[in-house]
Amino acid sequence: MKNDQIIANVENNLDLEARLNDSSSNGTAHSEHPQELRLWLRLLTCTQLIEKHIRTELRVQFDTTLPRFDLLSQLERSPDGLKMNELSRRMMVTSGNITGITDQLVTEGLVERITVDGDRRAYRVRLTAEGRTLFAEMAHQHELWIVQAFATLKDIDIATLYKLLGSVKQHSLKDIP
Amino acid sequence: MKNDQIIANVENNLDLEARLNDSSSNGTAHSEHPQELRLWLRLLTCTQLIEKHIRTELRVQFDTTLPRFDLLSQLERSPDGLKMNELSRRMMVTSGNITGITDQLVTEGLVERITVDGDRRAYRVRLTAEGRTLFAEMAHQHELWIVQAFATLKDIDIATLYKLLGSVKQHSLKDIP
DNA sequence: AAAATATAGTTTATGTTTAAAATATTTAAC
DNA sequence: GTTAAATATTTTAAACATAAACTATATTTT
Repeated sequence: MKNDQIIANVENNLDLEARLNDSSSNGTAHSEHPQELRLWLRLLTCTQLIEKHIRTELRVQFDTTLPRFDLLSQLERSPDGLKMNELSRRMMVTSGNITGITDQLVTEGLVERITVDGDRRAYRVRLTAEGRTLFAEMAHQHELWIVQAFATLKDIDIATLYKLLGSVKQHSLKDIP
Repeated sequence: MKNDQIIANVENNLDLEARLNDSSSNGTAHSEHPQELRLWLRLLTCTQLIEKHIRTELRVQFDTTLPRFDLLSQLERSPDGLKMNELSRRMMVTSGNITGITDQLVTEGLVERITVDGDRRAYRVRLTAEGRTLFAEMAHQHELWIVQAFATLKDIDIATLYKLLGSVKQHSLKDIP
C-alpha cells in the first residue's frame, strides 16, 4: 500500500469512528452503537496501525515479513528448536502456513530442519548461527518500534491497559472450550 | 482452523505471555522484555482472539466472511451506495480487492452496481433489499458478539480503555505523514 | 480543440492464509 | 501382532490482499 493511501485510509478510519461516536445525533435515545462497538473499532485500528508500521519497517530495514520475524522470534527462546506443530500453535496459524514460512527461512539460511530421534514424522526447526545473529539485530529494532508506539502513555497507563486487556483475554478464552 | 487447534493455540499463547512475564527469572536486573512489549503482545492476542471468533461465527451462522461483512457494513450507512474507490479507502484495502469482494456479493445478490450520472467511469455499489435484510440480521448478531467479548469489563473500564487507546491511536497517526 | 494528466475501475501476477484432504508414522486397543 | 485411532507434516483449493499494468473516461493545460 502506498503512503498516500495509508494517509487516506487513516483519515477515513477517523471519519468512521467520528460517525460512530456521533450516533446520538440520529435521535434514538439509547445508543444505536454501544460503546463496546466503538471500543472494538478502536482496538482494531490501534492494532492495525502498529502492525502496519512494523511490517513496513521490517520490509524496509530487513527485507522480511512479520510472519517470518514472528517465527524467528519463537525459535530464539528455544535453543533446541521447536516442532512445526508447536510453532503453529504458538503463532496461532495453521500448520500448512508454518510449512511455507519455514521453507522460505530455510532457503534464506536462517533456520534448519532437524530430524527428531524416535519420531520420523516430526522435525524440529532451529535457528542457524546466521539466523540467530540476524534476529538479534531485528529484535533490537523491533523493541524500539514497539516502545515508540506506546511512548505516549505513562507507565501507569500501560499497566492499566495491560490489566484491562488481561481481563478481556481471559474472558475470550473461556468461551472457546 | 478446527476448534481443537484454537484451544491449543490459545493455551500456548498463554504460555508465551507467561514466559514473557517471567523474564525477571533470567537474572538481568532491568527487564529484558519491557512492559511495552508485553502490552503489544497482549493487544495483539486480544484482537486476534476476538477477530477469529467473529470470523468463525460469520462462517458458521451466515456462511460469509469478515471482508464481505465489512463491505456490507460500509454500505448500510450509505443508502445511496458508495463508489468502489470510497469503499477501498474506508476498508483500508486496495481497489483491486474491492472489485473481487463486490463481484461475490453481486453474485450472491446482496449488492448491485449502479451507474453514476455524469461519470461513466464510476459505479456506485448499493445494498439490494435482500442485502439490507440479511445484513440487519448479521449486524444484530455481530453486535452481540462484540458486546459479549467485552462483557467482563465495567462501563468505566471500557471508557478507560477507549480513552487510552485513543492516545495510542493519535500518537501512531502523527508518524505517518 | 488537442495533448497531457488525472481518476475510476478492472485485470494480472504473485503471495498469504485458511480449511480440508492426503501421506506417513506412531500409539493404543483388542 | 494386527487393526484402529491419533499425530506431524505437507499438499491442495479457495478467498483475500497487494502492486503494477491496463482500459476507459474526465479534467486541465496550452
